[in-house]
Amino acid sequence: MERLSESGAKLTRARRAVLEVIADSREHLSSTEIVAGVLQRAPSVGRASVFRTLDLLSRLAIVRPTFLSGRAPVYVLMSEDGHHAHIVCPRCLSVIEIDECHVSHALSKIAQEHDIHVAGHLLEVYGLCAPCR
Amino acid sequence: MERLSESGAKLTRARRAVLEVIADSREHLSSTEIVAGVLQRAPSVGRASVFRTLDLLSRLAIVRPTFLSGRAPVYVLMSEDGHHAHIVCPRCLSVIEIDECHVSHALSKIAQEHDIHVAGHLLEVYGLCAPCR
DNA sequence: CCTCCAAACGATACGAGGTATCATCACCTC
DNA sequence: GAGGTGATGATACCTCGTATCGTTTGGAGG
Repeated sequence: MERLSESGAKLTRARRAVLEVIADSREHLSSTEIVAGVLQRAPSVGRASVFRTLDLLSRLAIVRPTFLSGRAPVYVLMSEDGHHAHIVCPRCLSVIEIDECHVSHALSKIAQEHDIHVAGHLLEVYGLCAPCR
Repeated sequence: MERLSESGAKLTRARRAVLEVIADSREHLSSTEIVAGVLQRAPSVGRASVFRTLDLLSRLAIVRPTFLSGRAPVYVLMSEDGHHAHIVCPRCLSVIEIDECHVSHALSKIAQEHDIHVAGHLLEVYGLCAPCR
């Protein structure tokens, strides 16, 4: 929310609703689910604004679309510092969130080698989970 | 190609064509571009087969769809051992491929903590590239 | 090399997800 | 509080991806 206004974007009812829906559910939501959630919370908000907001949030690295299962992408909420990590099991397609992903050292090396100011990252790990083995 | 047949899948003309198009261009291709490329290389291959193949390759972790720019996802060719990493500049949306991503230590930690057999990973780093600063 | 059949195919119609348009509205600065 | 501009809501549209279904074909077993 702060990140949004800091970027110079207006803090409108539609954007507030989208952010609330995403933040409230600590799950990965598809755009369809987000549209439904927003409709429930603020019925007057239009479809298009939800997509526009998702696009804005993606560009601000507050959220990141990724393919986990199904046809449509799913939006992952990045942490305060723009980072996120999870494990995807290719068999059951379940997702395990990772809090501590241990890549900061690797990131600083990459930043140095490629002359980049790292603003965030997404780490996806693929591997069979225990139940699927 | 070997990875495909090893999985038990048949090595058909359609699949060969899709793999060749992806491997030939060392770029990230959208599905539309892949359809076009396949059409050029093997005009008799149908649209649906391209999508079916992309789906198969994704499930085998030979390829991974990700959102880099534009509306449609883009397919990233994973390395032999199922890994891939790149840097995305949020301003100019350019992508820098990373060969050595230094995360193997982090991955083994994650594998241990979450009881997973890691089969691959995707690391996306977000940050302004030198020209954009 | 031939046969067989499940797996994959090509064509096409369909549907969901996302976007362009445009007149109207409401944040936010002053 | 008023003004201007960025954002909105409604809707029509279009693109990407999928389901369907009869036909073909890769490749294992003889």
